[in-house]
Amino acid sequence: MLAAVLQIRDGALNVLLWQRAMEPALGRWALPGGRLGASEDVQSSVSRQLADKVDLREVAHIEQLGVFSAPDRVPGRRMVATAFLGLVPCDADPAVPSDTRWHPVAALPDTAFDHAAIVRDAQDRLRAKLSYTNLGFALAPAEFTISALRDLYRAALGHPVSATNLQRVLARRGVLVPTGRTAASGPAGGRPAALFRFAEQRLRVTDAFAVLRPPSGEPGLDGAPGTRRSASDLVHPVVT
Amino acid sequence: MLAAVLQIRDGALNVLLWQRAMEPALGRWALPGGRLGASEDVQSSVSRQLADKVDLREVAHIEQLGVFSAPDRVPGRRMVATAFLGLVPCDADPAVPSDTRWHPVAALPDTAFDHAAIVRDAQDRLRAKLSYTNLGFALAPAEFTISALRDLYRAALGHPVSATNLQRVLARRGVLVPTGRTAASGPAGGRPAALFRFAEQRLRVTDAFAVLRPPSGEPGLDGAPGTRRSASDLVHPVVT
DNA sequence: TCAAAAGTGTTCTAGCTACACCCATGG
DNA sequence: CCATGGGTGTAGCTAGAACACTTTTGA
Repeated sequence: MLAAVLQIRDGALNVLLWQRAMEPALGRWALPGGRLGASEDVQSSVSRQLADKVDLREVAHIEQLGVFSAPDRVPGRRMVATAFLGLVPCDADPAVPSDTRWHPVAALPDTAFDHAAIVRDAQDRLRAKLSYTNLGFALAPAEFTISALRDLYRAALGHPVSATNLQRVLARRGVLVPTGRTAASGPAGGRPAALFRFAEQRLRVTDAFAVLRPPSGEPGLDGAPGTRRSASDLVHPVVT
Repeated sequence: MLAAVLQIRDGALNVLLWQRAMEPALGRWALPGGRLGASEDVQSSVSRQLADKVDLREVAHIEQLGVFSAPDRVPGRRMVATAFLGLVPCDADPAVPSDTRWHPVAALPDTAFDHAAIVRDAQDRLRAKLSYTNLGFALAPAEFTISALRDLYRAALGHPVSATNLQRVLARRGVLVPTGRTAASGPAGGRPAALFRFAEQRLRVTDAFAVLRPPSGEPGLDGAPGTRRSASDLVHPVVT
């Protein structure tokens, strides 16, 4: 049970790591996690661990990444880990313990075991889902300007994003709603920016898949709701 | 460790189920699976189980679906299962043991535990990936006509598929290659169909994501290979 | 010559990107 | 009045759906 908790800080994507105080891998940085309790499922467990161990309660979204199970991934004893992606809004500043710290994913320190691969998977998942879901809600504050949002997307995606087009794409999909209010101008002047919020705070697949879709207005053979991209999509046949 | 192995049979998507001979859920139909060995990862383990227990070796693709861990999912004792999707080409006719049988996923019998939900997840995953990857290779025989392929897609997707457009979409993406040969005409005549094969027999994401993509020809900020949809994409926050 | 099945050519459209241009504010 | 940042209008592009039409076979 491991969590790659991501947050945008200072314009870059960061991950929360904890410095190991025990062998194996003493002193190296590792993802927070713990063991599954008897009366909880993996998702509740990981949320609980984050609250208990690193005092992190502002996780806006959490989802499974997959099971990492190479027999030798942890030297010494067999450890099978279920990895999660967690996202924290950029305006949250949780007081984490002294042995944990945020690290830019672009410049990870010396990490324990296969945790660097897990972080890479988490980043890939985030990038993919930002494109076809409303997942931005989990990175953004409750209210924000389009350019602030653009900066978050840029940091998460790793490439320039046009505020103009971001606005329109998200608006067309019904993901963003205007609050009617505006932010104050900056010190150098400039038109005050309108404030927006996300319409929902739960993951929704917003971009129905254009490819091989059922004939327009068709019910489908089995009454299924058409071939929209489901909220489940994954798995890297890679690391295991 | 459970596998939802899917195959198209008689124009419908089927799943391999095994009838339980023990309590709990005696007599109900369940997904094949078993326990993880000490020196294998989950993926090798599930492949091994399929070969050992149901003599199934023709699995063309296998991938993780996720971890199912509701504390009460199996009455009696705590069971956490890692579920997999497996695909068998439609021309394989593996000799499965007498207590296992293929069942249409559209009309599942009385299934044990949460296995019906796992089958639903497997079907969703298959439908999604057929659209944006070359995953068809795992359902199709080595060589096939476009209309045979169309029938496979229709069965898997659950809605009508146009052979014309299927051809063009897959050809443009470089997924299909013509073999140069043709199939014989049917008894009622008709033009003989050209035979094709899949260019690759490994999963590849073919449909680079159109949305929020980096500005054309841009390298990206961190040297990452652009925001293509990664081969990892999933997880239903639903069942766990 | 006709029916059946395969394959091609062409039009239409959704959903983006790109970019020029207009708006509101502070100094 | 001008620099600065926000917002809109619009053209163009790409990938795929829809559908009419042509091709190749067997009877």
